[in-house]
Amino acid sequence: MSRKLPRSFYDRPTLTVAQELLGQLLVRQIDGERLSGRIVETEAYMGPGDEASHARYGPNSRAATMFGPPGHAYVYFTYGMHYCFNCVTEAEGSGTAVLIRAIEPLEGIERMRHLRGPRVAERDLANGPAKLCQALEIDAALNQADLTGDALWLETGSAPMQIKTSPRVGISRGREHHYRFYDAASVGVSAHPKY
DNA sequence: GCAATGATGCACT
DNA sequence: GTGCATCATTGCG
Repeated sequence: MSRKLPRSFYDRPTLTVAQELLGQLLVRQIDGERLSGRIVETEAYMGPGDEASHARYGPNSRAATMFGPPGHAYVYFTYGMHYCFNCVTEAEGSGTAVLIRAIEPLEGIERMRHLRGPRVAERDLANGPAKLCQALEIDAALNQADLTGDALWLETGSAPMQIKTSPRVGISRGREHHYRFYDAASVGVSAHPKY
């Protein structure tokens, strides 16, 4: 039986998808081995009208993937050395996506540690958007990858204990929107707000 | 525990 | 030239 989330999961309002992604499993298959983790933190990016989104300048840029069909990966490169992973949402042309900010490692932990470094504590393997990309070997080659394919996908997990919201992390514009969602019961969230 | 800072590539005001 | 949807390390307490 397949627990893989279908494309219809992503073809819904972005804020809905962002919340329902909490507790689901992010799965990466490398050489037949499963690496997976439970999603505990997401952020919604709401399209061309969102001042904090790469989509704010339209589809003529690295953000083009976000304007494609839902259920695909948007992987971008930033700060000269890091990748971050998003799920494209809503209808083609909407320019919307959900950033996966943190997971709790479940399967393939030894391989993740090899990818991240020998001295990294388990809870620090993937508790940040660039960390989880490194732990799951997600890079530019997976940009536009089909999330219903066999390299990278999501599966039904368990409901989060306690959903909280906050402003998004690491942005300077659009702070008034609380588009970050996280499971407050998890130790794996990347940044604890000070409110 | 915390704050400050350097690393490093690329798209764009 | 500037500013990133970031992280590891350092220095201090």
